[in-house]
Amino acid sequence: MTSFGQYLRQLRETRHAAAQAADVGRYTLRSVAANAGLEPSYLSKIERDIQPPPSEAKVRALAEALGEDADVLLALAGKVSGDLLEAIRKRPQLFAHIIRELKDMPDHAVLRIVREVRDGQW
Amino acid sequence: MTSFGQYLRQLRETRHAAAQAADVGRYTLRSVAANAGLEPSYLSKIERDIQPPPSEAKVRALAEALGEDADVLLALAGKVSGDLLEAIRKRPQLFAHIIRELKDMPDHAVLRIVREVRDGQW
DNA sequence: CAGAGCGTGTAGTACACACTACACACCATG
DNA sequence: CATGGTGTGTAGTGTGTACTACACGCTCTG
Repeated sequence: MTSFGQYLRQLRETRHAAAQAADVGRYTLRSVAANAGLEPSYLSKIERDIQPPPSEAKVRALAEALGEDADVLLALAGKVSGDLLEAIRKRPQLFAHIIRELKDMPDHAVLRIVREVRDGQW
Repeated sequence: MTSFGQYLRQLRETRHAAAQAADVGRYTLRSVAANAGLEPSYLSKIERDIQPPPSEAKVRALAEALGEDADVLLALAGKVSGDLLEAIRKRPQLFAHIIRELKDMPDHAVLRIVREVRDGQW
C-alpha cells in the first residue's frame, strides 16, 4: 500500500516534470506548500511520512494545488470528507445499511446502481 | 436537537423505570457504567454534557448496555462507525459519489434502493 | 564566489482527546 | 444511626493533533 506521503511526493514530482516539459507552473516543494498554505518543512515531513497527514482542509488544499481528486487524497490520509460524514450522521441507520450492503460488491455492480440513481427513475 | 448526553440519560432512565416494573436488570448510572466499562463519574459528566461523548468503543459498549442501535448513538456522538469509514476509504470516489447522490433524497427513495440492492438483481 | 532557490533538521507550541482516581454529599433502610 | 447505594465534584494524566518558526546545508547560476 502506498502511503500518503509517498503518493504525495510522487504526484508532485510527476507534475514537476510535466511542468518542466510544458512551460509555466512550478511544483517545487516550496511553491506547492505556499499554494496549499502550509510551511515547506511541514510538507517535507509529510511527504516523507515523518509527520502524519494534515487536516482535511490542508489535504483539500494540497489536492487543489496538485490537481488531484480530494476524496482520493483524503482516503489515503485515512480520512473521509466531512460532508459525507454529515450525510451519514443525519440518517445513520439508512446509510449504515446501504454502505454495508454495497461494501462487498464489485465496482461494476455499485457503478450500475450509481448510474441508475443518477438517471433518476427513483 | 437532543444532545448525546440528554439522549443517553433519558434512555437510561426509561430502562430504569421499565426494569423496576419488570424484575431484574439494573440501570443505575453505576451499573451501566460498569457494564460499559467506564468510570461512573465519567458517565455522569457525559450524561450532563459536561464531557464530550467518549470514544467509539465506549459508545458501542453503552449502546450494548442500553439496548440501543450503535449507529444511532454514534451519530448523536458526532461519529461514524469505523467499518463504514473503512469501506468508504477503500473506494473513495465510488462511495463519495453515491452518498452525495443519495443525501438529498427522501428516505423512501433511498429505502427503495436498499431493498432493490438486497433483493440482489445486480 | 555571492546569492537564489531547493529540500531538510531541530525545537517548540497550543490545544483537544480520552480518560482514571478518589473523595464527597445525599437518601433510604435495617 | 450506621451502612449501602446513588449521583456528582475536583484534580490530574498521558497521548495525539496540527501545526509554526527558524536555521542549516546543498546546488546551480550569473
